[in-house]
Formats: sequence, C-alpha cells, structure tokens
Amino acid sequence: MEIPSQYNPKETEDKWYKFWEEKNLFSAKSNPAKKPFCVVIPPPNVTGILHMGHALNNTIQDILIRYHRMKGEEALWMPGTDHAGIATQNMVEKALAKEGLKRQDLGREKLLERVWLWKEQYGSTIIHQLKKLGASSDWSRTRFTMDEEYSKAVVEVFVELYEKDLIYQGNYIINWCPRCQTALSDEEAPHREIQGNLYYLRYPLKDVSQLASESVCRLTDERAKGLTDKPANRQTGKPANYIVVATTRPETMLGDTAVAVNPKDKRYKNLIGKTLILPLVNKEIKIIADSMVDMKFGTGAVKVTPAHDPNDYALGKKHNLEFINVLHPDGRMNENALDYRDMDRFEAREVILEDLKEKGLLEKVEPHQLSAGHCYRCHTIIEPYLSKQWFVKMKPLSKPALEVVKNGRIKFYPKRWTKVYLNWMENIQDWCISRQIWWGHRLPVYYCKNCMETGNLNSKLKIKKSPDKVEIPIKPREKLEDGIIVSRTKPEKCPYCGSTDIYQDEDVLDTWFSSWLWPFATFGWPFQQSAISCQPSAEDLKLKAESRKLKADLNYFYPTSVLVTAPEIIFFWVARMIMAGLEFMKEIPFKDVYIHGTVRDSQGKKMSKSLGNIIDPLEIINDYGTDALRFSLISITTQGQDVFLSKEKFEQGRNFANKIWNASRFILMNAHLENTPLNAHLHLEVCPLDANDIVNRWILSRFYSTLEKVNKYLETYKFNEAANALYAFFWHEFCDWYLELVKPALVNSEQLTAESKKQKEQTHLIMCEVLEKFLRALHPFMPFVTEEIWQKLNESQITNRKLPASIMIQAWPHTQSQIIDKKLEKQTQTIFDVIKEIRNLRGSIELKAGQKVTISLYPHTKAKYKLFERNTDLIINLAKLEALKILVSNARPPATISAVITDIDIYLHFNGLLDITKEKDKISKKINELEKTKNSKEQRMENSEFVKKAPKEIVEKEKESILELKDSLKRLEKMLNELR
RNA sequence: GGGCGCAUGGCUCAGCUGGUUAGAGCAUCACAUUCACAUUGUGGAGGUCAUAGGUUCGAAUCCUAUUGCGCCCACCA
Repeated sequence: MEIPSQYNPKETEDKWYKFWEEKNLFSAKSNPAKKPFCVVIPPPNVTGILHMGHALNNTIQDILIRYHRMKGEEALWMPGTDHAGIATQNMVEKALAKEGLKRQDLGREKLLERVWLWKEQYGSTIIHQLKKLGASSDWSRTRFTMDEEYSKAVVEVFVELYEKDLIYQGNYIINWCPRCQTALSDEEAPHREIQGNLYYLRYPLKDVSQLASESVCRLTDERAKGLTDKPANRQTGKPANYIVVATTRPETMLGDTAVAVNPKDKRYKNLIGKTLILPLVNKEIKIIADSMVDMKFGTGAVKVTPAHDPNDYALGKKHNLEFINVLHPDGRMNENALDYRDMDRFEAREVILEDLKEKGLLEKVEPHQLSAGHCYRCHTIIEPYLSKQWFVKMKPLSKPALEVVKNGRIKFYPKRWTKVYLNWMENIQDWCISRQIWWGHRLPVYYCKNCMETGNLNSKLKIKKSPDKVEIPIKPREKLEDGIIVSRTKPEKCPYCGSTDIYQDEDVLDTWFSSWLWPFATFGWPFQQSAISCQPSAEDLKLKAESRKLKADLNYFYPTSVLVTAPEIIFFWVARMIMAGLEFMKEIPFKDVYIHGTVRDSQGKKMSKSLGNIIDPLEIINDYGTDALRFSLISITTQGQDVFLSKEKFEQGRNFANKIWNASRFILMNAHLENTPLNAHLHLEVCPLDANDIVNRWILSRFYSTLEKVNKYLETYKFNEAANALYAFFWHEFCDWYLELVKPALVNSEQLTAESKKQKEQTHLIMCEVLEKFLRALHPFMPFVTEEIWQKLNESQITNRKLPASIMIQAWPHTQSQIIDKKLEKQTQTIFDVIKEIRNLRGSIELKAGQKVTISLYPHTKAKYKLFERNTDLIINLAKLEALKILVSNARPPATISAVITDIDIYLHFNGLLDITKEKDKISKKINELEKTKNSKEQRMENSEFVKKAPKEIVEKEKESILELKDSLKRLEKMLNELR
C-alpha cells in the first residue's frame, strides 16, 4: 500500500464529507427503539460568516452528536439560520449606500426584496462553512427563522400571549438607537463606560424674593470657586437667586419640566414648590420633592426630563409632569428644541453650553465617568426615548423558568452560570419587542382606520379569525386603544365597525422574539391547522402527513438534550427559550446548558473585525486542516474558561493528525491486516489476562483506562480532558512505547520459533485492534483523519468486510474494566524506567551513535529479577544494548566496572568508561533529593497527630515509602563509595 | 454599587470531591537521521503554586482579607 509520509487534509476532508452526506448518515428521525439525543444549533446570522466562536461552538456540538450517535442513540442536530433583523438590514443598507441609496428611497417592499435577494445570495455561506468544519447536522431539516412555517409559530405566540394578556402596547422610555432608528430591548443596549462630563447648570428662581436659603447660596458659592465663569454673588455674599443642577446630558434641559430635590434635604426645604425659569426656554418649572433623589450626588437637585430619562419618566408619571420630547428619531433636535432645532444632539450640547456660559448659567464642568447604553449592532450611544412600543410582561413567564433551574431540572455547566441566570430572571424587566425596521416578522397587529379616527369601540365586539371564518370572542381590554385587532391572519373587515379600511402595524418583532421558539418551532410547531374542507386535496393530505411526522419528531426529541452556547447569549436567548418552552410546550426546552468560553486573541481581547485580531477558521482549515482546528480548539478549552488563541496553537492539532497518520502508516505497511477483523473483540482470545505478554496486555490495559476516562469526561462536558487523554495515550504510550516495543518483532524477518510466531500474530491483532478502537474514540474530535485511516484499515480486510460503511456509524468502544490491570501497568513502568536510565547513561558517557554496550542489572527483589529476565529482549532493543545481564542482587558488582544508578531501586552496571566525577555528582544530587523527601516524610511520621488522625492507608503508604527511600539511599551511598 | 472569573516554570495553561518527589504544550539547550513520522525521537535545564492570615495531622487545592488583571449586571442625574 502506497501511503504518503505526510497527512494531507485537503485530499480527505471534502471527499469524506461528501460521502457522509450521500450516505445520509446525518439524518435522524423519531425512532422509539432508540434513545433520542438532540441538540439544536444556536442559529447563526443568515448573512454571517464563520468565526472562531462559531468554530468552537459547533465543534463542541458535533463532538456531542457524533459521540451519542456512535453510542447508538438517535442523534439529531437541528441546523438553521437566524434572520437577524437589524444586523441583516444594516448590511443590506450598507450595500445600498454604495449605490447612493437609502432604504427610504426604495420603500419597504423593494427593500425587503433586496434583503431576500441578499439572503439567497449569501444565506448559504455559513452553512457551507459549517460543513467545512465537519458538522454532522441533519441538513434536510435546515430551518430559517423567516420561513413561512416558522413565521406561523411567531404569529401564534404573539397572538397567544396577547390573548393571555401578556403583551401590551404603551408609551414608555425605551432604548432608542438614533442610527438604526429603532427601539431596542435592554439586552440589546449594553452599558459601556464612557468618559463624559458632569455639567453644573444654574436655573434662576422666578421670584427674586424667593431666595434660596443661606445654606444653598453658600454651597453654590463654594462650588463657584475656581471656575472660569463669573460667580454670581461671590463678592456680595448675598444669597443666590438660582439653584444648581448637575447633568451629563445638558441638551436634554430643553425638555425639563421640573427640578427635584429630596424632601429631607435641609438645603432645599424652603424651596419646594417654588418656581424656576428654565434657561434658554424661558419656561416656568416647579421644584418638586421626591425621596428618589440622592442628596449626596451632584448638588442634590436634579433636573427632570420625563421624556428622556427612565428615572425622570417615573418622576413625571408620579408628579403629573409634562413630557416634552426634544429629539427627532435620528438624534437631531426637534421642533421643541427651539433655536437648536435640527442640530445633532451632540452639536446641540456644545451650543447650549456656550449659550448658558454666556448668560453666566454654566457654573462648572467636571470630568465624569458614566456608563451609557450602546447599540449592540452599531455601537452608537443610545438615547432613552419616549415612544409607543409593544412589550411582553415577563414576570409571569419568569416564575416557572426560575423554578426549573432552581430545582435542577435544567442544569448549567459550569455551575456558576446558574447564579447569573437566576439573578437576571429574578430582576427581569418587561421586554420591548417592537422594532422600527423592515426586515423581520411584522407584528400581527391591525388597525381599523375608521375606529382609530372615530374612537369607536365597543368592548363586546368580536374578532374574526380567518380563513375559516370562525368567530372567537376577544376580551375587553380597556387600556388598549380603539380599533386594534390582533389576529393570526389579516382580517378582511373590522370586527368593530365592519370597515374594510384596515392596515397592519408597520413595526417588526425583535429577532429574539422568533429565536426563543427555536427548540420547538424548528419541528413545525404549531403545525398545520387542520383544514375544515370536506374534500381535502392531495396537497392538503401531503401537508397533513408532513405535519404528523413533525409532530412525532417533536414528541420524540423534545425536550432536547443539551444546548451549547456562549455566555453573552444567556439572557438574549437561553433564558427566553426556557420561558417560551415552559409557556407553550409546558415542558423545558433542554436538560443541560453547556456554556463555553469566549474566544479571545492572545492578548485576551475579544476577536472582532474592528480590532483586526481575527483568526479566520477557514484560513486555519486551509493551512492546518479541519481536524487540527477542531482538536486544538477543544484541547485548549477548559470548561467555561475563555479561550486565548494564537495561530501557533493549531500546530499541535496538525502535528497530532500527522502522528496518527504515520503511526497508522507504519501499521498498515507492516501488520497482517487480512486476518484481523475490525470491530471484533479478539484480545481476550489471543491475549488472555494471564498471558506472558506484558507489552500487549499493557497497551490494552492503558487503552481501556483511557477509554474510561474519555467516557467520564465526555459525560461531564470536559472536552479538553477527553481530548488530552486521547492525545497522551496515543502519542506517548501507543507510539512512543508500544510501537517501539513491538517494532522489532514485526519487522524482523528472521526465522521464527513457533512461539515467537504465535507471539507475532498476537501482536498484529492487538495492535490493529487498539488502533481501530482508538480511531473510533477519537472520531468525534477528528472526524476526517479517523475516517480516512479507518477506511484504509477496512480496505485491507479480507475476512470481515460486511462492516457498515463509515467509522461515524461504528459503535462507540465498550469499556472492558476487567482488562485494566494497574499492577501490570506499574511493572511495565518499571521496565520503561530501566530503559530510560540506560538511555540516560548512554548520553552521559557520550557514546557514539550505534555503539553497543553491555549492561548488568542487579535487581534486589525476586519479582523484579523475574520481570527483567522475562523482558530482556525488550530492554536490549529499546536501549540499544549489546547484551543485558540480569544478576542476583547480592552478587557484588566487580569493582573495576563503573556503575550508575536509577530512580528506581535497581543496580545497574555498565562495561564502558564513565566520567566518574560526573556520575558522582549525579548520585550525590539524587541522594540529596531523596534525603529531603525522606526527612519530610519521617517528620510526618513522628507527628503523633498524623498517625492518629490520618486514614490508615495513607499512613501505611507513608511508611512503605520511607522504607523504600531508605533502601534506595543505602544503595546509592554504597555505589558512591564503589565509584571511588 | 453588586456579582463572577483568573493569578502555578520564559509563554499558554492542566491539576475535579485537600494526602504527587506539582504536570502538559510551546519556547530553550544537548544529542540522535539509511528507522511510520523533523509536522520526528531521546534526554536536560527551568516552579518558595500572587500576598497575608486561618482551618487541618496535612493546603497549589478549603475559608477570610489584600493586591493585580479580565468579564457581567445595575435607573447615580
């Protein structure tokens, strides 16, 4: 068999991926004979391109899916993409901008056409990239959140929630992005620290006779010190005729309708209820008292702008203040801003400050760190903005969602995220779900123009539910305005007045309002409403059958098994899915939530395009191969810890793939594969537990030890541990020791005795079996290289070729705990130690390459004597010896021969020249080391508390260890003497 | 202001419920090449486990405080 000496991922990956797809190996369907295992993908943005976060996220999911599939479960990985409202629309708008067009130039319909076109063009990019990654999703089920079917679920949920009185419309302060010109939810407007200023503004009192108290004027005077501005009463010392307020957004003062102070604040007590003249606007505003005001901050007096600040909004409601909006939706000042009209908000700020300064009304400016909301899509500073939006009442939904996590029905891995989740859920706020963009699910809300105009409402009226024209009553809801119709389909005429002049709400829903249904809407929920038609058409029947199938799948796979995602998405998505699942399915959406870390660059910075620190997974795949990408990513991802990446990290994965390749190459070229059926359990027959075949028994024991660990780690989501266990086993045990040990026997073409012939056969079998089982255990991590080699093994089969076509549908190796033999492993380790020591010795005397020497061993126990005697050949081969003599321990080494010592308690003599000083140093160093350990252990034993309180086996172990140390020391010292 | 995470050899990190002579990968140094693999092999050097207390017979591991770094949440104008 011709096999190149380097693994070439490019030649294998696409080939096998195509093969898997053609054989339909990714598909899964409801199958009561098997245990279901299901993962739904966190749908990437439809216009997204694969980044390292995706690579990590999807590799983990693929490992889980492949592992469970091999374990014989019906493993479904549900794929799909998210329409990503704002993000996608922004993208298309950007493209339009290049043509010099704005969305308004096109209009809604045309823009949506463009977005769909865009989606057609780029929507499958991310899917192709996931395939490059080796993702074994059931692509036949690929869903998109704007699919017709999926959209039905969104509408259904909106209507249901509305009918349950969990959705309402209202005027509230929301996060407004002036650039995207839409409302955002709190989660979409994360706060970032920015360096700003605290501006102290003077608001004059209307009536000079209503002077501020002395304490206030003293306060203001003091604050006036050191200011550029001319302080009002500095020389005179007369009481000030103004009050000072502090603000970070001076431009909002145009919308002020009060100034608030704390009723307990002595400084302002006599001013409560007095009137101020709002500067620049020249309007009268009152001084009101509210305990919400923090006396310690600023001057203790706060300007109240009910239309532009959530706190002020609350004050405004409470004290019946006027709400004055001073901003256009695009962030420019509006007509209420008088002279500042049409200026940008930040420009207006500067001009207003100038004008105030001129009038002597700007007292001072202090640098001030503040945190402001930023749009999570375009990073513009958001504006708290009063507008009419739609909200979901979250409290009722959160209750059961808290419960299922508290009682452990849903578990977070790592555990600490539980607290984060609970904390958010306990303090949950209503969710603003309407967005003023065009790309998304339009609200199923309709208005009757006639009713809206005439205010005609009769709460006893009914709403029509087309197309089957079944009338269902709606509850009267006094807080809603006249003429609102919430319906699954567009009503033909107004149920209130019969008018046909009906139009739909312009807004679309928050993207997450569709994503939160993902775990069940992807299965087709709420399913085709059975048509009332008496004579169903063929099309109807087909739909019905399809619907039944989907229903069965939902039944079978829901609740899904585990959700794999990143921490930043817990609130956006995870929490909301739990609420939606419980509300609409009456069941949790998944049992486990595995939260992996964020991928960062080697400086710890989040990877982002703007920082230019992206490592492109596709580039890594191109340079190192997919398996290398996957393996390296996984092996450095400790549970829940952020991942720090640099390109070099992928070399480890590439090297590992190559190592596997070459070890397999060696086996394929040297072993007799025709008689070694894959997927069989031969080891017990050919290598019984009592066989005098330490090497084969050892590698089997080590393999099954490793397998047990891998199982344990995979079950507990410790992917890096599992990957590293496989790595260490294969490289450092299977290749470094096992293959080296068996190599001479395999390659040796000399005439063999019957026994050694048998031994050789045995080795062939074990070697292949271990390799093949190892490949299977590694397959979820490195699907391509394992498949490639497995297929080569399969090809060389003669006896048993009825195997399933791919390693990915082989059974996961069964554990064989009876084969694990710790005592044997220890014995083998002793042999390895001797070999290492002899190699060391060769190094220390600077033997020429290939120069052969003879070594004498003086083991001081019978067991070891036997062990070495039986494995003389191994030692000779690996230590490259001329000959090895095993002598009884009390046979005194000839004084003329130089001696070296090992870590273990074995005397070792050597027939060459040694640098005596060097050897003596080495021995002395060792003696010191052991002496130190011995002393500390002895001290421990002298401590009566230790002997009394520590567990017996620990004490015993210590005792034994001291004896051994003493023994070793004795021999070392003797040797040191003999070297003189 | 609250919460969380992280500080272990030059770098990046493992070390799970306390008992090791504290491990790995990379980097480094020495040696090795007609050998499955230089994307290799063998060996060496390199650590008072951030600091200070405490619990314990015993602490890198548990507790408390401190320092530094990072992240998340919150309506201080």
